[in-house]
This record gives sequence, C-alpha cells and structure tokens, in this order.
Amino acid sequence: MANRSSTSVNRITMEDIASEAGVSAMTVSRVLRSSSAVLPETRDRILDIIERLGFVPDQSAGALSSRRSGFVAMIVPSLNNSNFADTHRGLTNVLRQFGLNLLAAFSDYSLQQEENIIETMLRRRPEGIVLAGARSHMTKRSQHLLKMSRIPVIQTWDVPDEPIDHVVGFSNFNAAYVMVEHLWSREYRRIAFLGSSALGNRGSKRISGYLAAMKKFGGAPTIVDTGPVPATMEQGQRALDILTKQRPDADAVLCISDPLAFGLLMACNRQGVAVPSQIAIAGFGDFDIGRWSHPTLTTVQVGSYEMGALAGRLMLDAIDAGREGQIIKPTVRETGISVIAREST
Amino acid sequence: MANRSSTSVNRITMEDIASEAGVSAMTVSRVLRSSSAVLPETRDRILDIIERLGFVPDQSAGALSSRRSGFVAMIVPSLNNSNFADTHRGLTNVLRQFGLNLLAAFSDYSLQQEENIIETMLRRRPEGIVLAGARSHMTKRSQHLLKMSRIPVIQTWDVPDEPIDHVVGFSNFNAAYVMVEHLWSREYRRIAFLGSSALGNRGSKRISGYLAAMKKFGGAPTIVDTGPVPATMEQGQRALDILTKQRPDADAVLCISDPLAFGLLMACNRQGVAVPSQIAIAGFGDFDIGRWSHPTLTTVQVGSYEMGALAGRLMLDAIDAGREGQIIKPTVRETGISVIAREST
DNA sequence: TTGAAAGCGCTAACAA
DNA sequence: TTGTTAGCGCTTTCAA
Repeated sequence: MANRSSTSVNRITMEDIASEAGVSAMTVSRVLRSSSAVLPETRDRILDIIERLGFVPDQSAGALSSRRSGFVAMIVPSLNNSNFADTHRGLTNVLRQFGLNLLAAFSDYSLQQEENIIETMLRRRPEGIVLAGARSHMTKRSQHLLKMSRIPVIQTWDVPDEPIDHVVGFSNFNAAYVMVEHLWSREYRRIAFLGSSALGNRGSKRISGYLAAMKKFGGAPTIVDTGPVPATMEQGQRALDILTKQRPDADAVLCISDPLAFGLLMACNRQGVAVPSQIAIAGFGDFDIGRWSHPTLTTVQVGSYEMGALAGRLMLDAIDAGREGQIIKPTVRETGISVIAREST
Repeated sequence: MANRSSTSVNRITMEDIASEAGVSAMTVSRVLRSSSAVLPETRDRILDIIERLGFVPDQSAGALSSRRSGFVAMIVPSLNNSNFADTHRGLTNVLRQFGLNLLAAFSDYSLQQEENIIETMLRRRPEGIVLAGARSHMTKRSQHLLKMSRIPVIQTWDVPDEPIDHVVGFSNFNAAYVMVEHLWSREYRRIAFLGSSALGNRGSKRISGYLAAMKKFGGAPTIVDTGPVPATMEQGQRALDILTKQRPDADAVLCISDPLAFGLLMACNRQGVAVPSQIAIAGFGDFDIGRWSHPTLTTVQVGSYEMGALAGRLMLDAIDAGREGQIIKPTVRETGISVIAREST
C-alpha cells in the first residue's frame, strides 16, 4: 500500500487533521477561518489536534483558491533607517487589524535590485504594494510591472511628478523651503546647501525648494555636492573641508538628511568649529541621532509614522474596493511637515 | 458563452500566454524556467507576448505544485539597525545566487509579535527561516512552531543554550570579556557595565562575560541598569547621572551596545566630561554612528555581514540536503570578534 | 521538442 | 452543522 508518506517531504495537511478528527477537510478549514459555525465540541477536538501536531495551514494554497494572498508587500531602500522603520510600523499597525501581513524586501538603493524585488513580490501576488522612499526615478520595467499589476500601488516619501498610482508623501520642495525660512528668521544669511545633486531623487526637489527660497529672500545660494545617494555620515564628515573651500563665509548649512548633518556636526566638533555660533547646521527627517547628539540637531519632521498609517488606511480602502470589482482613482495625500528647532541653529 | 473573464479579478495566466502563442501552457512554463529545450523561435515568440502583456507567473501556484516556495524568511527585531542590515545583505548576496529570495518581517522587539510573524511566515512555506538577533528567550509556541516546521532554522547573533536547530553567532560572553581585557590593558581599573539586566537576552551573556573578566583581573564590578531592551541612545543619555551616583569613581564604562554608548558619549560632551581622559567609553557592535562620532567610539566588531553570508551558505546546504530527503544535523558556527580601538578609550 | 493528464492544499459554492 | 465537488495556476510525469 504505497501512500504519500513514501515521499521525502511529507507535509501535514488539513486532510490529515480532518481524518484524525473524523470530519472532512472543509470542517477544519471552517474552524481555522471561523467563517461559519462549527459544533463547539467538534471545534475543540480539531483545535487540539492542530495544536498537538503543530499544524500551520498552507496559505499559498489557500490564496490560490480564495484569490487572496493576505499580504501587502513593502519595498524599502535600506534596513538601516529609523524613518522607514516608523513608516513600516505605521503600516503594520493598520494592516494588522485587517488581517493583512506586511512582508518587506530591500533594494539597497539600487534600481536594478529594486526592479528584481518588485518582480519577486509580484510573483507572490500581494494584495497591494507600498514603495517606501520612492524616487521619481525607477526603471522603465519597474514602472511597467507595477502598472500592469492590477493591485493598489502606494508610493511614499515623495510626491512624484508622474505617480504610478497612489501617493502618500510630503513636499520635499516645501520641506527645504520652510527650513530656509527658519534659518533666515534666525538672521542667517549665507546659507549653503549640502547634498547630492544627482537628479531624479527626492534630493533634487529639496534643492529646488532651497533655491526658490534663497531667491525669494535674496540670498546667494551655494550647493555643495557630497556624492551619491544615500547621503551618509561619512559624506558629512568629509564635507566640512569642501564647504570651507567652496563657501568659507557660510554661516548656516542646510543638509539633505540628518545623517549627513550629523557627520558635518561631528567634524565641526572635532575641528573646533562652534555650532551654532560659527556655523549653524540643519538636517532633515528627524532621525534619532539628531535628538541625542550634542548639540542637538535642528531638523524637519515629516511624519514618518503617520505616512505609514495613512498609506495603510488608503491601502485597505483600495483593496476593499478591488474586492468589490471597483477601483479607487489615484489619490495623493500629503502629511504635514514642521521645523523642529534645536540647538544646532 | 460565459467564461472566466466575467469575474471581477481576471488575472493573466500561462494558459493565456500559451493560447496567444499557439502552444500549451507547459511550453510556456518551460520557457520561463528554462528547464528543458524549447525551439528558439517558439521561445522568442512566447517571451515577446509575456513582455507585452506584463505577465508575471504566479509563484504560489508554482510552489504548490513543485513544493518549492523559492524563498527564505528572515525575522528581525527592528528595521532600524545597521548591524542587521549588514547581516541581511550577507544573506541576500548568497541566497540570490541560488535563486532564493529573502523576505523579511519585523517583531519590534516583542515576543508576541515575533510569534505572530513566525507563524505568518510558516504559512507561506519558506524553504528556511533565519532569526536575526535571536534571543534565547522566545515564547514556547514560537519554539514549538519552529521545531515542527521541518525546515532549516538558523538563529544568528547569539549562541543560545538550547538552539532550535542551527546557529551562526558569536560568543556574547567573550565579546564582553575581551573588551574588559582591552580596557584593563589600557590601565583602566574601575570599569562599570551599562545595560539592561533583563534576563533571557543577549545582554545577560555580555554581563556574565564582564563579571567573569572583572573577577579574573580583580576589579570591582558595577552594573548600571538602563532599562528595557533595546538599549537606546536616550537610555545612554540618561545613564550619565545614574552612573555618577552609583559609581562616581568609574574611569571606564562598557556599554551593552553602540547606541547606548553614543548616548552616554553625547551626554559627556554636553556636561563637559572629557572622554577618554576623565572617563573611557566602549560600545558594542561596530554601528556606523561610532565610526563618525567625536570622539570615535571603541567597540567590538562581530562580523555582521559575515554572519549573514555564513548563514546563507549553511542554509543552502541544509535546503539542498532537505531536497534529497536528508537532514543536516544542527550546526553551530561562530564568527570571530575583535576589539576596534578608537578614540573613546 | 511538445502535449495531456493528474494533482499540489486549500476554499467557494452548493447540497444535504 | 457538515460534506461533496470542482477548480485556483502551476509543475510533475509520462507519452508522443
């Protein structure tokens, strides 16, 4: 009597649980999904067996049948980012209440990797996909894949000129603009901008905001290019010398991100440049390092957690609509931004 | 003629590609998996159609059939950690060459959440599971689920007393021990330890190592409890006052992690306590903040990337063995640790 | 080199 | 309250 147990992999199935309990597989399914009533004593018997055998139902099979994979995919540039961590937490907390899981994959700031993991995720049929730190710049194929996917796509951390679908972000232009306003109001006049001048990413929007604000106030702009994204502490460290050469009279520096600002700040401490009396430093993103550095870092708070929560709710609506055969038209939501003035300015 | 197109969700399938190309679904499958020869002109025609329609095959269905899900799950405490980022990268780089994807989920340092995401992952039938920053302490159910899962489990970042399956880690005991050695060799004698004294996590191993080393050298140990894990910059910031009260004569502090050490370092800068002349500070983990802080931070390097790469290779071996119906017996591998002496000591 | 049949483990839909 | 049937989209196996 050759049966399945002769194969090397012999997974436990609902059928096994069912026969052990003397019921059909359908009853086991009902118990697990509490979709409809099952006699309490039957239910308890089944649950006991499940627990004893450590049975975990195969959701891939379930998804195939129900056409619901039960998860949302999140594409993130880096696993080392307190901002994305907050966004992720906001998303999780909302989706969890709806029984949706959040699975993440990382692109390491590479467009090619990003394309790969997008396809990887789509193969598993997520019910929606969230791009964290979405850049305007993606590969053509990434965009094509997402557009053809027929699932809600939410880009966060930016408001791209041509969104794929939905957007939950903030204005990078305004963020830089209000920081210049802040610095100007504190009597700083020779304000330099530190960051990558590479096009097609969030940074370029911030540069535009900086330039626009400087123009309005009548200051002379200076942009110090620190190299490729992501901006790092190391780049900030090195930037002090470059800045000194390029704009020796600068009295304030607006950095494209907190890690960059932190690197610069530490270089100042090291070289005895007093912050903020000799030079003021402002960052971007309200990373945790800026809250505990000495001096503490003035920054722009962009609602990292809130973006996740907003994206989560939007995702639920969009998935719900999709299940009814409808489609929510592309939505753009912006979270508020605010300057957090600290010691460094 | 009512066909499937009347349903609201009308996904593209291999069947669609096949009929468009005038072949059977099996041929499409062969093209996509290059498992066996297909006539070049047929292959090209099929690839064209796939590209044009943006078809992405359903891997859940494929997995159901082939019994290979094609992914490994990684359970991580936090998305905000440069060490786990390195481990993740090491893992990805190895697994990718083998056509395996890495999907991540986060526990936020909560045992209950950890249990939930372990089950969530197991439902999707990963071919293996990696726990990053595994603590000895997990819920009973987490352990039970993992043991019953019949897939390779690799715990990293620790060498638990009772491993579930495989382990790729380093000795937290030794790591603290060698740091005390380092401090002692630099003539520090009144060395305090800063960290959570909570049991069942990596920290308690480090405490043991610290205590053992102090005992050997004949120093009087002091443990300053900074509160719940994970140790944060904020805890470090607050710790200076506590330390001053509890051990006012300390000339060196061994912190349980770099973020904690960084918080303490910044508090010292702020309050005018000279580092290292008044007090030396050592951290743990070689986080990026320690490389760029002022002063730079002495720390213990634990091979974050290497652990990922090692775990990846071990995972490949274990999965391979599993496919042949064999099982690799539980393995323990340790990466080397080394003190990185910097300015803070 | 290609196709047909069967089935992976589950759930929708209907029947009892 | 429970069971039966069919089928989700793919791959395995065997046949042509």
